[in-house]
Amino acid sequence: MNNYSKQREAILDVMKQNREHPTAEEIYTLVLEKEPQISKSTVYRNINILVELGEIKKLNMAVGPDRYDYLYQEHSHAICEKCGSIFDFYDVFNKDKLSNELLKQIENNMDINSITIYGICENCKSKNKK
Amino acid sequence: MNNYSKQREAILDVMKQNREHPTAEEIYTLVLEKEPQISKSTVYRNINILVELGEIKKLNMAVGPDRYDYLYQEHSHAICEKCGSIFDFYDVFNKDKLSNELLKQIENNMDINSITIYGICENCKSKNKK
DNA sequence: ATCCCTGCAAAGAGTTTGCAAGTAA
DNA sequence: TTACTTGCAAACTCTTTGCAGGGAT
Repeated sequence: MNNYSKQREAILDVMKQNREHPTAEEIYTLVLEKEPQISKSTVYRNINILVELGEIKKLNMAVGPDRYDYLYQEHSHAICEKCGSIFDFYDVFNKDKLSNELLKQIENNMDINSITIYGICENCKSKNKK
Repeated sequence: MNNYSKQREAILDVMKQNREHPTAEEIYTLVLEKEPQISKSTVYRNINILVELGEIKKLNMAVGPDRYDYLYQEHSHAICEKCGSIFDFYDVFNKDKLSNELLKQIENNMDINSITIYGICENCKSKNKK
């Protein structure tokens, strides 16, 4: 896994320019502008390769299809479990401390890739009150 | 949504007795012992209802099917993005502080339901080194 | 030359839904 | 007697895979 392909490069370009956490489907639509002949399976395949290589990150959604993120800057996500909205936020967790806690509590080490907050956003909260 | 049914009760019973974060499929198999005629769609439907009611929690997995948890005690999860292993851990996050940070950073409030750490577990780490 | 890549079409996993009949309040 | 629930089967969404040909190293 690692020969150059213009399709993969186009996908990575899209990810670098997009900070809206697109789905595979959305990435496909965007890449079509540059590579009109690309197939959806190529998009899925390359997304997986880019995730594997650590170039992009997969967000573990509570609802709907997977979403992806290019990490231009280290950050975390808060995700609404009702509507799937994603909010970026920065510098809140002390990962070293967390690593130590984990090591202590689960008697096991773990490389922390990300920390995600799940909850209900303002918008969905007010909808429910009706 | 809220009439009694023995099927739903049986599912909740299974969840109360099981701390292995079962999938819908696993819950189905377990419930079959008590309710041999139950159908898989009833299991899926009731899992969703119990999540909606807040009786059980859905874990947002990085790989494989959704998993579910009965919260006998407040805790968080660390999930391996490679193999899907789940580790429970306790009392690490200060949710009030996090809520404040979120309110500040995303100019929006959010009810925090859970905080999940994603990473690579010891076991998968050593496999990759081969 | 060899291995990785592509597009296409088909298949797969996991989950939801329409329906007619049964049960709870 | 209305509204919720069930089992069944079919449908649906999202994603992966087999294949034959093309491109990269």
